[in-house]
Amino acid sequence: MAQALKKTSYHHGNLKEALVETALEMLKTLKPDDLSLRKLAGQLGVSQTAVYSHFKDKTALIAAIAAHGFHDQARYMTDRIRDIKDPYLRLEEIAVAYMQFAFDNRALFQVMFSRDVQDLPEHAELSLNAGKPYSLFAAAWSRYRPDHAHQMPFIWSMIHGQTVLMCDPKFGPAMSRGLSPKDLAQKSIQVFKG
Amino acid sequence: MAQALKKTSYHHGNLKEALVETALEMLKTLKPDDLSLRKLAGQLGVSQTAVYSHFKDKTALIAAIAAHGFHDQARYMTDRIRDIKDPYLRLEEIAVAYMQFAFDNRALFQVMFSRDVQDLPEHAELSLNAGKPYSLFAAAWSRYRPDHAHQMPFIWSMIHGQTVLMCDPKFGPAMSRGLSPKDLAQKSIQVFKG
DNA sequence: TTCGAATCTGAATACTGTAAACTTTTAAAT
DNA sequence: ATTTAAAAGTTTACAGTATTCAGATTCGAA
Repeated sequence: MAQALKKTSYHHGNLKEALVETALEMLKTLKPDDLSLRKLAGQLGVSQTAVYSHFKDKTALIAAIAAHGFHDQARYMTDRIRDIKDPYLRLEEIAVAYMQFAFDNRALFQVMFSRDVQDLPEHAELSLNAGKPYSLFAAAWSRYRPDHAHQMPFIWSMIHGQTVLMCDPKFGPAMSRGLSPKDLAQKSIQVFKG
Repeated sequence: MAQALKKTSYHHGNLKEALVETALEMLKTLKPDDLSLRKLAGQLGVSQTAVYSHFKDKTALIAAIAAHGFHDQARYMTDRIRDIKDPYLRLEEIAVAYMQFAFDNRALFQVMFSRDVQDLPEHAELSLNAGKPYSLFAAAWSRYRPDHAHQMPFIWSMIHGQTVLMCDPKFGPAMSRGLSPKDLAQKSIQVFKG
């Protein structure tokens, strides 16, 4: 698996993708602040400045990572609701999947909402992907309660807020009170049961 | 006002407090990542390593800044609800104040919930102060709906989530749809009107 | 007044992102 | 097939960062 990432000749072949993939891999064990371009390049057996052949600067790379993260999260959510027909259970699973993904990919999720990529609304791919999870929720909510569309941003804020606080060691314990991400998400949706 | 922060003799006198105060001041114009110990020390006319006489490392200083931020936010909220008797309006103003403070002190608010201070649940002052805004909300909610205490974490998550998304240029515009922080907060609370 | 502790300085270190000049490879045009 | 220009990667270098350590200065209490 790391085979495809290793360098064989002078030219890597697909360094751009490899950089993002490897960064995502490293974020599973490393804290975001400990992910440096040098370590990343070293992991790929490539020079420390090779990144700049594919990305303007570190921020651009982080943006690509975040964009990939949003896409993965949306796909994770889509997979989870595929076979669910009941509108309420579908909505519920949207929330569960969103929280579960964040819980299982804490570092990545933090990067996705970090300051590093916050001031890049013009970044096309990032902006596009960043809207995907919410779009999935919006669709599920419309199917469940088409007459209450105006509540969409608020309940979504609750799910996201719950997720953010759950991932913060300072608030997580007090907030979740021993409950799993799944339980939390289900109870969140339950509040808006109509 | 900057007078009290300037150094006159070899010993500063109250460098520890001055460091935090000045950092808070600089966060009004600077982005969090552009706040370095060097700039901070320079602003106070003190050596670059003087910080280490009062803080273990930069993280400890950031923690103190964040703790101060939580305290200020709680005080801002308290001041705003002081004369409000009606339970609902009181609850509403809690949300408004929370969001307004974040909106007016974006950089500071981001620091308060940043990774820099996330893994410090043992930091006494920070943990204490970080709980203050929620405590104020909890009290207001109890007064409004004592019989629905179990909903507390969820509606609070909504307010915080709304705030976080509002402060993110990627989601803020789509989320607030031109509404002011005050309007957003009021509508958020309105969702839970019983 | 003296002495230890607290506070601040200065020099040095390791690590970071990034720019510039250069080399190697690829791909396309002649 | 040869040439040539662009793309990709390397090497070197630099400024900025947090941090450490040894020493200088000041304060507070004995």
